[in-house]
Amino acid sequence: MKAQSANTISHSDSIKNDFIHQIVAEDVKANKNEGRVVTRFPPEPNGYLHIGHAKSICLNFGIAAEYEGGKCYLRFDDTNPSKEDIEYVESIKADVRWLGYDWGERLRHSSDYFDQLYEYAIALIKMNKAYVCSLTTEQVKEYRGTLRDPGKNSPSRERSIAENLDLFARMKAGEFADGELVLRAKIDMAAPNIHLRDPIIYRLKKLPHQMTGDKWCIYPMYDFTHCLSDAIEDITHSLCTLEFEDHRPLYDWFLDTLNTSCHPQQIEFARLSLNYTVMSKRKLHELVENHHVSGWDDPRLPTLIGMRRRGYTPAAIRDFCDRIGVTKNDTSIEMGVLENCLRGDLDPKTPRVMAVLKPLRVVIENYPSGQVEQLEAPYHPNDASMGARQVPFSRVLYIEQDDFREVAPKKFFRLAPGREVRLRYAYFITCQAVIKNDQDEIVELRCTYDQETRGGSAPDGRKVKGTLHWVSEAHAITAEVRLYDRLFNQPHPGANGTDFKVALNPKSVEILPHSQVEASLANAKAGARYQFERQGYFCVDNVDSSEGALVFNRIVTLRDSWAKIEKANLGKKK
RNA sequence: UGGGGUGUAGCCAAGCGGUUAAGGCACUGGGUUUUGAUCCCAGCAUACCCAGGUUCGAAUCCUGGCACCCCAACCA
Repeated sequence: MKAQSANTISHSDSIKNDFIHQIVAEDVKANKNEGRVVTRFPPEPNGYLHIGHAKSICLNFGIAAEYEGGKCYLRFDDTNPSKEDIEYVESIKADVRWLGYDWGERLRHSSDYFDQLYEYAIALIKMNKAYVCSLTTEQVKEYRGTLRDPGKNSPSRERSIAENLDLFARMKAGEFADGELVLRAKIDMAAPNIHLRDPIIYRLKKLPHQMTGDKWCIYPMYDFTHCLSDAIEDITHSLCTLEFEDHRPLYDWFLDTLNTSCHPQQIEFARLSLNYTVMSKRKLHELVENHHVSGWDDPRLPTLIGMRRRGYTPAAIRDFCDRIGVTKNDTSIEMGVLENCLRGDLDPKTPRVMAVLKPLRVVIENYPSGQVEQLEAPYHPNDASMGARQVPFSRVLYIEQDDFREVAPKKFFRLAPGREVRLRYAYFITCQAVIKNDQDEIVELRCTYDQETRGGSAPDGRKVKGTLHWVSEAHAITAEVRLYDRLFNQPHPGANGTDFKVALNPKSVEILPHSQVEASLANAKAGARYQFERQGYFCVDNVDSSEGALVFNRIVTLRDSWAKIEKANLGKKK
């Protein structure tokens, strides 16, 4: 059953019961807000979205979708033109859409409300709850006190309402230089919560804004803007991350003091953190700007645009967000969870093909030269409806270098001198000889095949332990394959005060320019996903791949129990 | 005694005074398998940060500790 419209994801089939869902459900049941559910996803357009944002997107859009008439706004929190850019606005919209969510008519910008916000500020001044402060930046800091010690009142605190009104109007009119004056809420300089010590609500910034152009030279601060924007949109539940918990009293103070008709409930949850990567905007910016990665869409990055390029699916990311849950616990999720979601989504619907990543030449000595057979190979072993294709078999093939060992270790089921294995959907072959070059490197295998085993099974019932993937040399296509691994080799890059960049994994990408893929891939389209049998899931790169010069990104490997055994063996030897 | 939070398995996470303390990932065994994949089956906390207390009964309530996270941008 799929109650899923073209652009909206249904969450009806998985009942979520985290504490936020519980609060919303109780509110609706109690008919709070007349039973409405209105949320918002409020990114600042100063960077690209990452998987941490996906958690918030899934939560906010997801909850709204669970209720009849539920709504979720996409609101750009664009109050700081010195950091924001239209480039980010477009990418954020694309990412939210890609994830599968639709904001319909509910695209907003905080800057849409600048006029109303200005009026609210004036109202505050008139109530004697805000004042224009002449302190310098340094003085503001000094007067604020410390975590332990209370602050002290600004000399500007006792300015008359009339003077404040006049000064604020002149700030707006551009009569002062940046930094000269600020508008502050008049709360309590001795408050134990630092955010309540007369927070700045407007500052001067003679900077054009991507939406409002030159109209303003004063811009409202987050705390003032956010709660009022929520109220203007009639948001019922304002979901944000834990670090804003301390801001909640301020959030409530503005709405209570201004007596807005709507007073949303701010609820905080823990942000996502994932092992072996970084999520902070500052760190991501640094990686991109200093070229530690190729750009915001580098497939190793946890950015949505990077994951999309890597081949990750929106469904897998949504599933991941469902599985990790929503709590206030400070946690870090293992990469394995994400990888498992990917495999789970990809396995049933991804066609299987054969590709030899690191080729080793194999000559079938008893196979007639010039002969070519077309062998049928299904696209999915458990789903015949996906069809099949013909793969050409001939005298000279490639197999994976890893699939041959001159001296086979314990439990190694693959090819070795004198050993027989199956070539998938083809024949049993036996290794007869190993050819080496002057450097003693293996360059070719000479094998024989058993004609009776066509298709891959022996009429006499004999078994082989290993099945290898292969391609025909004459028919295969050379392609570039990019093997991605975790970007960092420490679970928490930058932990205990170290520079997070020292944890960068030098082997986070391995480029194989001469992989050999089966001929059926000739027309593979950008973004198409395949399982390379026994290797993993791969996606045609949507930036660098072209017809005739295919580039594949590894999305995720298959589970590999042999790798585990081998690793355990290595451990024993040491 | 600045303020605000959080502590259930290796990683997440249910639990809301009476349960054999859900489930997922990971891990360990076993079965199926022409992918060492998938799938299936089984195992995996006498135990809930610690110490007291209340109660017939506590992961859930109370008291006191301890550990960790966040807050002193004219950032969001």
